[in-house]
Amino acid sequence: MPESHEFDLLCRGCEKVLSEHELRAKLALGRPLRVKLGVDPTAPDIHLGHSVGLSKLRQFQDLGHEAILIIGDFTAMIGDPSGRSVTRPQLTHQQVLSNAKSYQEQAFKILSRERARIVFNGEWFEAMSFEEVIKLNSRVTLQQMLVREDFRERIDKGQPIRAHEIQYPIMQGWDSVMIKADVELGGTDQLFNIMVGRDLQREEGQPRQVCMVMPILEGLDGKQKMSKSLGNYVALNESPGDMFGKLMSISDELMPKYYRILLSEELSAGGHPMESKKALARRITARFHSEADAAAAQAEFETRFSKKDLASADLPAFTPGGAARDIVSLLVEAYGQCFQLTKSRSDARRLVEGGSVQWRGEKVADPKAVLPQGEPGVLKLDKTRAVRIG
RNA sequence: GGGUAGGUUCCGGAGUGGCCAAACGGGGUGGACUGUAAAUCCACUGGCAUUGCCUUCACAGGUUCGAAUCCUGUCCUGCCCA
Repeated sequence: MPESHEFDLLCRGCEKVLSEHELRAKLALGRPLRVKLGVDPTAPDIHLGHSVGLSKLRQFQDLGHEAILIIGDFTAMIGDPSGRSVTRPQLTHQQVLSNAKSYQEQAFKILSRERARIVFNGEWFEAMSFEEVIKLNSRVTLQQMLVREDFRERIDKGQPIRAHEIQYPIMQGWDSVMIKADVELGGTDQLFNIMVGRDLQREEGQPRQVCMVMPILEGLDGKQKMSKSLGNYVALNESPGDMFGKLMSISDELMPKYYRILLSEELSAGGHPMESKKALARRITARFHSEADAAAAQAEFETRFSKKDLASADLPAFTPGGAARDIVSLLVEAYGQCFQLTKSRSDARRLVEGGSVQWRGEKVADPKAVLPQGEPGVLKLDKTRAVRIG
C-alpha cells in the first residue's frame, strides 16, 4: 500500500495528529510501528467508548503494525484524573487484576491476536525503587502538570488535588518510554498525558511518539463521556438485546455522533430518525455478536416495545421462591432474581403507586394487591423490565 | 506550626434549639405524550410499616423535656501566613 494512502486511512476519524509529518516519517521507515494504547482496568467491562481506540489500533494491525495494549494495572490504582473533578477512589491491586483479566478477553473482540502484545505496566512500576521514582519526577515540573485544565478547575474551585494524581501523566508517559512507542492512541482527553510521553521519550533520547487522539464517545445520556462509573455505557459483552435496546434509547441529537465515531460515516439526511437509529443499533450489535443475533434483537425489540406485546416477548423466567404473593414482595424478589438489582420495599411500592407495574397487561396500582398462587403470566416491573411467571 | 472558612441526604446548596427525613436547584426513577427521541406536564426520590416507628446532617461525648442547630474533644478539607 502506498504510504500516502496508509496515512490517510490512519488519520481518518482522528481528532488530531501530532504531528502529521512525524507520522508520515514514521510510516516511511518501512518497519512495523509500535502502536500503543493504554487502558486502565478500573471496571470489569470494556465499552463502546473504548472500542473507538481499539478499532483504530486494529486498523494499524491490519496494516502490518504492532499493537501494544498497555493494561494499566498499576496506573489504575492511581486513577486517571483526566476530566475528573474529584479524586478517583483507589482500587486494590487485586480488584484491578481481576478486571484486567476480563479486559483482555473483551479487547480481542476487536483486536486481532496477531501482532498484538499485551503488557501490564506493573511489570516495570512494581520493580521501581523510590530513588527511581524521584528521578523520574525530577524530569517534569509542577507547573507543567498543573497547566491542564481539569487541575486548573479544581484549583479554582478549591477542590483538593492529591499529590499522587499528578503522578498519573508521568507514569503513562513512562509506559511509552518502556515500550519505545512510535505512536500512542487515545481520546482527546488523553492529549496531555500523551504529550508527557513525548517529553519523557526525548529526555531518554528516544524518538518521540506520534500522538493520535480520537473523539470521545459521549455516553447514552448524551451529556458526559461514556464511562462505567456514570452508568451511561454499552459494554462489549452485553447481550444483543441489551445492546440494541440501549442504543435505541439515545437521543436523536446524539445519533450523528455515534454514526461518525462508531461507524465512521455521516448520517444521511432525510429518513425517519427512528429508522436510522435502528440501523445504528443493528449494525453495532452485529459487530459484537452476529448479524443473526442483531436481527433477532431487533425483532424482539419491536414486539416488546413497538407493539408492546409483552405476552409473546422473550422474558426472563421468574419463579417466586418465597411464600408471599403480595405485589411488593414479588417485585423485590423479581428484581433480585432476574436482574441482580436490590430494590427496597419502599422503592417497589413507589413503582406500584407510580403506575408502572402490570400483571397480565393490567395495571396493579394497589401496593397491597396479592397475586393468585400458581397462576402463570407476565409481570411488568418498570419501563424496560418484565418477567414471566410460571 | 499559626490564622481563617468550612464538613448536611446522589451532587450543588438552605437550615443556626422544637413545625426537620430536613427548603430549593440539578440528577435519577416512574407516569402521561411519543419513535425506549427531544420538549412538555405530573408524581416520587433514607428504611420498615399505611395515622406510626427506626436510622441519618464528619466522628465521639455532653448540655437540654427536646439538637443538624448549643458546648467539649477528635478527624478531614480549602484559603492565607510560616
